Amino acid sequence: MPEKFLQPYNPAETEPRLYEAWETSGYFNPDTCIANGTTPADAETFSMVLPPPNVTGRLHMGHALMLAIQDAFTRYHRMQGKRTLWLPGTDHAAIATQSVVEKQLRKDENKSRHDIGRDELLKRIEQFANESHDTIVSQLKVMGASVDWSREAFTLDEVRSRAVRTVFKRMYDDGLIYRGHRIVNWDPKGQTTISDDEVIYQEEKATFYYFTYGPFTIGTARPETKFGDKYVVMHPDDPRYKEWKHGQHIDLEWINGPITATVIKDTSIDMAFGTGVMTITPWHSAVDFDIAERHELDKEQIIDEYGKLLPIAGEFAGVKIAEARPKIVEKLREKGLLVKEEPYTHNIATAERTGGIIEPQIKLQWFIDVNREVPGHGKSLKELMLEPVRTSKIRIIPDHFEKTYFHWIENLRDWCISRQIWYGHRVPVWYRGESIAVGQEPEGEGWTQDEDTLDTWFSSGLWTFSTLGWPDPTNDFETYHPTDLLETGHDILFFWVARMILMTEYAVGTIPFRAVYLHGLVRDAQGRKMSKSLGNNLDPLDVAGKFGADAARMALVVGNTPGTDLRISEDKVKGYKHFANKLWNIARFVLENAGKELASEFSEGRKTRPSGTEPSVEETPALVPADIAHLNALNTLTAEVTEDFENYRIYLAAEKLYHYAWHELADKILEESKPIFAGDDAAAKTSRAQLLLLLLDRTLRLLHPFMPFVTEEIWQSLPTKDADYLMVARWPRT
RNA sequence: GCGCUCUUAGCUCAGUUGGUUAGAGCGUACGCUUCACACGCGUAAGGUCAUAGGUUCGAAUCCUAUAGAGCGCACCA
Repeated sequence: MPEKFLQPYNPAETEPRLYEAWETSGYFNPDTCIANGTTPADAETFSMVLPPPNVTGRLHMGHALMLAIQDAFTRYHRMQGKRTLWLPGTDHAAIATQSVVEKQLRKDENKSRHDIGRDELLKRIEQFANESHDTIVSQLKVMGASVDWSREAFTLDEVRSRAVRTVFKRMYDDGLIYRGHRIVNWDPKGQTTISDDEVIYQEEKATFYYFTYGPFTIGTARPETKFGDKYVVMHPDDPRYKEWKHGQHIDLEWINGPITATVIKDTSIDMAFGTGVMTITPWHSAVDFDIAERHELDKEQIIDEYGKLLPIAGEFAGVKIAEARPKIVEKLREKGLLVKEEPYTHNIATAERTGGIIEPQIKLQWFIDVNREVPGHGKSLKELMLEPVRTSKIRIIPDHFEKTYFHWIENLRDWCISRQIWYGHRVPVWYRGESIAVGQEPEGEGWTQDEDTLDTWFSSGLWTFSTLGWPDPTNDFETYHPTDLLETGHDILFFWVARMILMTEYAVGTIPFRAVYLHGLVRDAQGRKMSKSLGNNLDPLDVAGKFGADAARMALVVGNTPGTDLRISEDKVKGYKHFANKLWNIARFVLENAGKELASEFSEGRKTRPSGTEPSVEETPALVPADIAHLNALNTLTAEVTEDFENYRIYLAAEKLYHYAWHELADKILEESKPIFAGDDAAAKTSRAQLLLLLLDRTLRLLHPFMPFVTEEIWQSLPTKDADYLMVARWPRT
């Protein structure tokens, strides 16, 4: 027995050493596995992309969770002998990254991005992104992620940029990408548009005002937008207003004097809400915009990009919304036009990244049309997104998220893809006078590129195939696409998963992945979200340093049902550190007792077995019936655990293995072995020694996907070792 | 408003296609320096599976309703 077993298991010493050894072995790269015969060249593939972490800083517990789950699947399939690729990378995360650097700039130098200019800002962002990248890579290694570093990608590198330009051009040529004046979510704080999915609604208590508007009473929560309102809208079937005709003009007194209003009848009006009459502000409301479009009404901007009123507001021009509102109400009251005020609760739209209050604006932006028929497909992008999930070509786990997915698509509107920020893929469009060029800069003088950048999800939407070298017809693309599994948080089902399906169905004509495994949110022991302000963040590096990455991984995986939030505390992780030590001591016992019994047999008898195969029962000396029963019991468990992996129930597999190792192997089998080894029945001793080695070997194999380090470290000392690393040893068969 | 989920031991959660006496971890109580491990071992207590009804030979599991908790989407001017 190696002397190391005399000390308690020491993850801090073991883990970095083993990761380095694995990395040096090259086995993270499937090509190496084929080159040295570990994996047959014609083996079935298993491929998965790592959801690229944002280069905005450090990894958090949610990342640790995704790594634990994904590495478990990857190691399981690798041990199954598959040609296994887990492809890593990072995401430039345009808005998120730029806003971190901008905040820092403001704090350190009290400067805005306009003070230092586009080039200088980009330089600083790139530096920050590089630092974050390095931190993230080292954290991935600490967690034991068996990713193929030779294929690492970045959403903003050259290969990925080419994929972005290619898809953009194709979509433009197909009429699916268009530029137009449409109502968008404008973030006055970030000075950019954002997509519908980046809007966070927050409840706000406000006042609802009723004003006299000619013969009508209108209600509004936003009096400051009402300056330009010259259309008064009601439902065509509303009996209260049936004497008013569509298109009829009415002269009335309004905020800044007399105006002429036009009556519009539209069925979108809710007769039961307020007075059933409203005036519209098409420039600053999506609903109003739609009404205006339907009836071809004028649209006028009231509020500027900084949230200040424009000259149309007369005396209020240049005043911020929050200041202007009470003053405007006061003026209307003085004019006798205020009917009443009511307390009112509604949701205000805020920007996910900056917290700015969204002001809808009409802007000239780039959009992806989700309803237009895709040439050659006879279907819209919406339908292309629905179909593979509806027909189960893509399986979502847990499956009830399919309903959420469908519901989202039904409500989906055109996707605004242009952003007024500097970091990211620049919109690949060039202008010269009336001419426009798409995809790449044309020859000749005088072309200027569009100032905007693309929504970061445009490039991450291509991730499963851009990482494999598309649009070139690479071997990797041929071999590994579609990928087998996408594992990610359920909170980005729409942001990312849906967009990958859209982009892949469109650009490649296939599904991006066969299954989507959605994990939940990691919460603290009290069930609260982990956040900086609460100070309840657990740093995965701290936790792994204190208890070992194996322990952290187990704590994140055991009992963690997909789609459900997970509570975690240091105590929980500590429990699995104890488990790692338990395995260590099981090994010590087995090697001490069984090793002695079988000293010569293993070292001599097994050298002829081909590498990567497990000793079969037939090769072993005859086991006594009691020992055969133990072996059969583990066979049953092996079958169950394998089945669990195949059906994405790794949370059960991990729990069963924990229970088996501790309460069956250690508590029962080891205990009953003591009198056997102390006795003088030679056949029973040999049989039991043989059995214990087999059980330990197999238990380590089964646990390896969850606790790669401690299992590898023990396995290296086993006489049953039949490959250079457990990582590429064979999964037990029954 | 539309949609989804949850309610099981003191706590956190499993429970796969409906099938013996409903499980685990943590915690609790009591006892153990037992020669693998005190990062340990043994024993024990603890559940009308939210409530009401239904389907079934059989329900924690399927259906309906009610109550409570949470989440997503949309949004009202």
